[in-house]
Amino acid sequence: MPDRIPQSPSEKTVERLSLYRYLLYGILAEGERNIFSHALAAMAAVSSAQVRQDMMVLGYSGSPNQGYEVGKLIASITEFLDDGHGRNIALVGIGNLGRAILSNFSGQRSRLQIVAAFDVNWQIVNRLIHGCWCFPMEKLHGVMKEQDITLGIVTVPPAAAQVVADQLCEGGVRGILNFAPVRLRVPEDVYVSNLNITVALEKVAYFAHHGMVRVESPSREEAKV
Amino acid sequence: MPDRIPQSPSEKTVERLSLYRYLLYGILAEGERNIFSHALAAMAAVSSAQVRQDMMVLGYSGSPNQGYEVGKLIASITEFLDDGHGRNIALVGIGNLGRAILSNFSGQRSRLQIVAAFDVNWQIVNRLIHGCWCFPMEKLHGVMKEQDITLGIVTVPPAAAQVVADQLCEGGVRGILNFAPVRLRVPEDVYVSNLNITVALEKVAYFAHHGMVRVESPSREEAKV
DNA sequence: TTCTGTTTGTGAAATAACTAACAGCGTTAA
DNA sequence: TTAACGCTGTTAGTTATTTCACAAACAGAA
Ligand SMILES: NC(=O)c1ccc[n+]([C@@H]2O[C@H](COP(=O)([O-])OP(=O)(O)OC[C@H]3O[C@@H](n4cnc5c(N)ncnc54)[C@H](O)[C@@H]3O)[C@@H](O)[C@H]2O)c1
Ligand SMILES: NC(=O)c1ccc[n+]([C@@H]2O[C@H](COP(=O)([O-])OP(=O)(O)OC[C@H]3O[C@@H](n4cnc5c(N)ncnc54)[C@H](O)[C@@H]3O)[C@@H](O)[C@H]2O)c1
Repeated sequence: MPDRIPQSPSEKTVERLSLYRYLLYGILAEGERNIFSHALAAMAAVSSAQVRQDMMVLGYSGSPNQGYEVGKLIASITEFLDDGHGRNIALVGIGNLGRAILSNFSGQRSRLQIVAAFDVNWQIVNRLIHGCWCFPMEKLHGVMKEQDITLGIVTVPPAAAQVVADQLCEGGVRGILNFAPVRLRVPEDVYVSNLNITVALEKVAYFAHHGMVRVESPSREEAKV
Repeated sequence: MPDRIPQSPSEKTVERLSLYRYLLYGILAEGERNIFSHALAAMAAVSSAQVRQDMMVLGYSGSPNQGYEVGKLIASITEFLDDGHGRNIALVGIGNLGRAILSNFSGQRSRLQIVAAFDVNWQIVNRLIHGCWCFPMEKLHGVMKEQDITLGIVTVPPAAAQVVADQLCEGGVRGILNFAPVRLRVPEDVYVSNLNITVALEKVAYFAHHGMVRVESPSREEAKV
């Protein structure tokens, strides 16, 4: 029996699904009940074929005539992305960037919530910042266990990033979002994603001034939006 | 005559070159004069073949015996990425994230420099933040001309992002780094790159808890580092 | 000198990601 | 009732990106 291969989705697919969900909440807020692949595609700046292809990993099917039911689609993406589970996050490094991130993810009622922040600087800790309690690093392990923290965000200077990553891993973290321009060495089963703002800026600078091989055909369907 | 096709490099290649350069500065600071592709590869978390392939877009060749000369390589990447030009940047939206970015790129002596920041909030503007002067939005066009600003960073709330992008484009910007979770509509010749922190975090959450098709072979060369 | 080790540069092979194309199917309009 | 339409699911095809593999190059040892 040729069993269905599990076919775990690519990183890009997961990124797009996350984006679709965000966009769909906007649609829903505007009172729309249904949406077609090409409309969602236009908002996400991808092709409609891409949207439909991405949907294949979800169990949910749209109707050829009504398109996708926005509410159902959000539910499907949510079930796919986080199984209905919420995840608790620790942020380490309450500097400029750390604080900015706290301001966005701390108060949120979302599935992904920063429940504790940590820093070595004693002048910063033991108080609430953007609604998130800040602990000294000594408390990291204990708080992670107490709060069932499984994800970490690293916003410390590059020199401290590896040490912090080690501590997070020891605390049982399963994934890390790293803003320090350093390649973190972690156990095999810990997932790391790096977000390098400097690199992003240099990329913009390059293509802004050297031009790009532009998408030759605006591909009718995107153009008409 | 089979002329050399221009073959503009992919976005990924540019990103990696930027990263290589960053890493190479670190190498240089440690006093190393030369480096092999596999060592650089390990630091950048890519394969050595990838490194060598990326180097092909530069004019510079390493020596089979000594590897790459760090100083020369930095110079080559710099010439390739920015032609020796510095670029002046405007940041719009001096909120939590905007301030964090100012703290990193404002004081810097780098080729990429944030020379002015803008906001609609009158309580914020007309003062120095992290060494960068903050102007009211009304001054945007004038300051952009005066300071020869060609790049913009957008850190305003999603609802304001398109308006801000329009203003930047009218001011003559060539590229935009956008942190708002919105697809910006800009003229054909303006390059836009989006950095969506929420999406990045959700990707980490997904792969942390659902696992990934791990790179099956650590490919000897990476493993031995 | 000659042999040995290793590394680079590079085209070819292999993967991965995206796009095109179309069968199938409700819905609507006669 | 039937035909026409527009959209989805899906597979096949295309393009982009990465890895492989190996000739050529060079330093050092003998
Ligand atoms: N702010 C940006 O725009 C930006 C851009 C690119 C990269 N980054 C990177 O993001 C990271 C944070 O940037 P930032 O601007 O917030 O820096 P920052 O200096 O403002 O903050 C760093 C914080 O980390 C804390 N810290 C230092 N060592 C620590 C340790 N061992 N354990 C716990 N906490 C520790 C410090 O006390 C400080 O509060 C850096 O790695 C930086 O390179 C930031
Ligand atoms: N901080 C984060 O971690 C984070 C994460 C994900 C996304 N983002 C996005 O980044 C952007 C900025 O986030 P933030 O946390 O800094 O928000 P913020 O509310 O702290 O700052 C927004 C700033 O933009 C200014 N502003 C509003 N409208 C403007 C206009 N028309 N022209 C000029 N300035 C204007 C406001 O006065 C304010 O100073 C938002 O789009 C947010 O969705 C931030």
